Amino acid sequence: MSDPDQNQVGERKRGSGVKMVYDLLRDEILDLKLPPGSAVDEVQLASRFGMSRTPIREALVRLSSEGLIETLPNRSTMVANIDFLNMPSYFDALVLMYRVTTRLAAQHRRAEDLALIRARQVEFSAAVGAQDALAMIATNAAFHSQIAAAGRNSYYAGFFGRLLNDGRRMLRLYYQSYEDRLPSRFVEEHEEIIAAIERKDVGAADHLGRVHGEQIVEQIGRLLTRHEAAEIDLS
Amino acid sequence: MSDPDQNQVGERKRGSGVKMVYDLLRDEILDLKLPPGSAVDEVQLASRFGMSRTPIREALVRLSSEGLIETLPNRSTMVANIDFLNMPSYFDALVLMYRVTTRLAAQHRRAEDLALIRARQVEFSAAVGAQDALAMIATNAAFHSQIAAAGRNSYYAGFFGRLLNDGRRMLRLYYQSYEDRLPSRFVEEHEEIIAAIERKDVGAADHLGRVHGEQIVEQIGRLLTRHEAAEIDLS
DNA sequence: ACATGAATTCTTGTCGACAAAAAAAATACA
DNA sequence: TGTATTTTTTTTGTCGACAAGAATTCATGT
Repeated sequence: MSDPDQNQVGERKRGSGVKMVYDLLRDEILDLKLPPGSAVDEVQLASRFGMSRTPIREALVRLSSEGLIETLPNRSTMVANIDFLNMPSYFDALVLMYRVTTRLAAQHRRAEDLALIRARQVEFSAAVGAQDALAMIATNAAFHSQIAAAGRNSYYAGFFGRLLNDGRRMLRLYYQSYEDRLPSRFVEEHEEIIAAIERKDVGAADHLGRVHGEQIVEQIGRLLTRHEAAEIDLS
Repeated sequence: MSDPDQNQVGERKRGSGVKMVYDLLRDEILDLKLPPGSAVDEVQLASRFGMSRTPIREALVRLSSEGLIETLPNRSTMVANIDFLNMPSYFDALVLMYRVTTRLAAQHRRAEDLALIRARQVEFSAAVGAQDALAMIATNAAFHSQIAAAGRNSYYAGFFGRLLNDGRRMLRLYYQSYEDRLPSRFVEEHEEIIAAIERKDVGAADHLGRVHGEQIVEQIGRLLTRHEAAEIDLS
């Protein structure tokens, strides 16, 4: 019973416990350290973090309303399963949001946005160089979230962020099976996207976002399921 | 101190308290019975519903993670304000989702979907006839949610549902100022949308969804703020 | 009268304990 | 041996109480 993961600390500030538990559990779920379907025990978490069940419970409620854990009434809380049946729907939404956010970024970006986006791209490039799949997935999501932020639409950004989160779990499964190698083409496409946003070329941004999204769908879709995203043509 | 709204009941089933409080508070917030910015007191709610603070707290956490209430750490919880600065962003997203959900409904609808959609339209039409603004807003949202359900994409449906909820509060403000009258044109447009979905005319569905959305944006936007939704042309 | 600081109040955050519901284990019976 | 029923265990849901933080009030000194 020697758990190497000793997270409890002696002194904590008043409202910080929930956020810490929430953030940590969220990361562990999205990185598949907590596999889908695995049980989540409140008292176990309470003792692990050295606090009462109340703040643990609050963190779990938050995760639940984001769909990351599922809770059967009066019985068993578990990490939410990945719904592979809904993957075509997921990819449809993902591609559309790639397009919309990239497009809006080209419209509304300011000078300071470009520096932030480039910083995320540097991190992504580094993760690709290091062949660190977890880091690749996380930094890729951060890159596109940054672009969405430059688009200045919090509704799209929120929805897109949620999609990217869900995607982290699916992508993790995908890249595990491909030996943590990711085509360097993604790095180049990111560069093209940045260039289009910089020169405020809305049409190119839209097109690149679409191609980039369909690229990923194509690779994963070939592996897991057929998709119908290509049929949707908003013209 | 004679509160006419006595909600506490003697016997409740084990897990039902949170859901009841959540549903009721949610409705009261969306119908502006609890005005934006008004304080939300836990112990007051606890005594009102005749239960402890714990389930109240859980309901509030849920509402908080949906953005319906805002909570300052250690101090004051309040009903979330309506962010009028973000309304252009909101309308952009709303119009796009009108298009996408109507379009997908035309693609994927089954026979049984049409009956459900028509049922919502009957309710909407009745609300318009009765000049009941609250009911109009709610049934209109239900109508479009039903269409989104027929589109068979839970990601879009979830996001759209959230947008429609946020819209309920804004629309309420709008219709108050227009004496609870709503153009009967909306009823006719709904009929056209149903017809397009029935004959699986994807292009018409997309177009009608767009026109219908921009219609609403136009009316409200003229009253409250200028919008830039029309600039986005996904062609 | 006014600023400064102490005491009070008010609300939230956390805790430990108990009750209810469901599952698992144990027992009784054919 | 297999099945139905009772008992135990496990985990969640709810409660009342207390502590911490922030705002308000009150007191004190100049």
